[in-house]
Amino acid sequence: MANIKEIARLAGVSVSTVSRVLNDHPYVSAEKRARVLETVEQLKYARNMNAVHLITGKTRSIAIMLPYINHAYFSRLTEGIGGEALANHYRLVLYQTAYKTSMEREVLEMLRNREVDGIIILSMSTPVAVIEEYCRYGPILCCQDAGERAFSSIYIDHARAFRAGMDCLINKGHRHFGFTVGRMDSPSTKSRLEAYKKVLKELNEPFREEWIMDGCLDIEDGASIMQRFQNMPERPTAMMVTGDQVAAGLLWEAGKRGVSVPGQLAIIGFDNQPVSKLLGLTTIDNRLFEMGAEAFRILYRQIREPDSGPVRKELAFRLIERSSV
Amino acid sequence: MANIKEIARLAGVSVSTVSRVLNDHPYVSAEKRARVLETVEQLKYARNMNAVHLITGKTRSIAIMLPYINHAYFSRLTEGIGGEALANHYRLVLYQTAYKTSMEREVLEMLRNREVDGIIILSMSTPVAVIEEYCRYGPILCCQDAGERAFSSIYIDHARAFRAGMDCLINKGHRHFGFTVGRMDSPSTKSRLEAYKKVLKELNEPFREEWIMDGCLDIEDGASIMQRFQNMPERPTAMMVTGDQVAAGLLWEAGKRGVSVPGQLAIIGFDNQPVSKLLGLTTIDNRLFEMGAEAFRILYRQIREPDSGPVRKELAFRLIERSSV
DNA sequence: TTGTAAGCGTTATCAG
DNA sequence: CTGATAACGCTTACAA
Repeated sequence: MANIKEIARLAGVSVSTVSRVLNDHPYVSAEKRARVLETVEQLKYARNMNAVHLITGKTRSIAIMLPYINHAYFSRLTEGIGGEALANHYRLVLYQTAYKTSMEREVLEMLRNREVDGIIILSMSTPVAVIEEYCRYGPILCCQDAGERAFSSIYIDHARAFRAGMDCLINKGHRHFGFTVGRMDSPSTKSRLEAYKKVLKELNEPFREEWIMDGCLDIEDGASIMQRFQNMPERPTAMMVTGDQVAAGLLWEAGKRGVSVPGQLAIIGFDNQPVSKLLGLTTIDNRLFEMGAEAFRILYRQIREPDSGPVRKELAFRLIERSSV
Repeated sequence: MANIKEIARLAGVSVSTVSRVLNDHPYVSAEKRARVLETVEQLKYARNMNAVHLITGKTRSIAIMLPYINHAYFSRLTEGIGGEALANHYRLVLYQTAYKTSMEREVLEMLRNREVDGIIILSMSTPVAVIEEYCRYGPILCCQDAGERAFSSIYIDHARAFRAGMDCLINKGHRHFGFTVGRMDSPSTKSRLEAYKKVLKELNEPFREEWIMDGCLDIEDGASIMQRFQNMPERPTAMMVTGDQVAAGLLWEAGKRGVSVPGQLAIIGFDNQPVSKLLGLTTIDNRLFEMGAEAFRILYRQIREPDSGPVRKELAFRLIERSSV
């Protein structure tokens, strides 16, 4: 397959001139430029990007570390990243980790191996200290609050968001609420738990472990909540549900079992997914699309200006009140 | 940053020996191997994969051409591809095209530019003839039936699947059905339309254009179907709905408006997504996950054996009858 | 079993 | 404006 050398030979110029034309550099005579372009066309020449990547030390691609590809939360975030990335001619390398640290390590290694120019972490179970070790190899951004770190982060204040939801419920007269979480040991769960306990204390309500429901990721997990309720001597009158899919499952199953929403059970979801609008689900919009887009912008700046320090950015959430509270 | 040459110097061996150790080649003495490994460890050496890609002519990554990242159908398919790809140390480069041919062209160009070893097309609007032109640069696989082509394909028989759904409805006594489509000019829509018209002829029913509803992609589009019904002098008693998300929207909105399912309206969805199980939606499982996994396997074989011809593979669909018919 | 040296296809440098 | 020529960091004949 034709390479730059052959183009040079056929066009009667040097390889440097060909390279200049290919990269739109100035200081090439119109005549030579035309000749090169014509030869490129004739030979149907295509650049070997791997050579470009090697010499420039850049790949124009970033890795996305995420546990599950097929999950509304991560899809929406990825969509936001993707739009901005494509607009800047950057490629997305998706890496599904299932929260396995060995898999997550492989993503980090891609940065070290120069396969990508940067990493955006949507969620992880690797300790932050490990992530920080890799910052020397290139910019890393985490879509969760990780405190002051060597890597950037963009996030919403989960504690405040959770608090906003609870306040909304309290205003409606609720005192007994439970909540669902995806993983018990995620940072956002920890923030929420803290906010939760604080509110209980203020209300002088006891902490009931069984009202915190772990492992709720998809619509079916939401439906199973109603099942769990059955074995409880006392049930919450309101649920904060992380993820509108899960909330939708709960809402549907409640309806099926004749439990009126919000009469007997109030529900607040998270993410403002399309399903929440349809079902009239009150939800906390954590701006996933904007977060993804902004995540790329921050990372991109760091790729271009490697000496600029890490960035922390908080996005404002929004409580969208509909008919489920 | 350390390179192979420096490792060689410090370990007191040649670069080829280092390379052999790095690639687990035989014919390296245990002693030298140990020395190399130790030096690698000491210097925290990391391979520059771009150099490897350049010299080997392979990148161990494939591109995924898809219109929308954040869509249950494509997410599920991508998940299937991703599992198999990762198991074989292949990376997924996601490219969201929004069905713009210029974007789709960029994906194809990635193959020509050696940025990826192959392409899996989930859906496209580019003519097949254009795709075929790019087959010379590497293997391409399309997750839709495109007939006998220079590229591979894996698919279910949409006409037969559609027919199976209609037969199920006919058995329940329906004669008036409509259906939804994502895009009017997709190949699967064409197959379905054909099957549809054939059935109408058999039943001696007239073709009603307004019963075919275009642009139905997400849950909200499903809900809007009920709206469209209102202006119709005559309504279908059953709907075939491409995509369980859309079907879920329709089902929900029907319930809200007091239209009983399946009494007044029978619904069959597609894809067997989790939501369909929860809602008791009859659906046609088109095996998206398996399709994705198998798609990668086929492509991978073609990458390893470039002379093996294109493969066509049909997957068996399954009608899963639940309570919406 | 090991080392030398020739690439892979670009871009960057520097002299003209 | 243009062209030699030196990198970039690795794999792989080929020779020893």
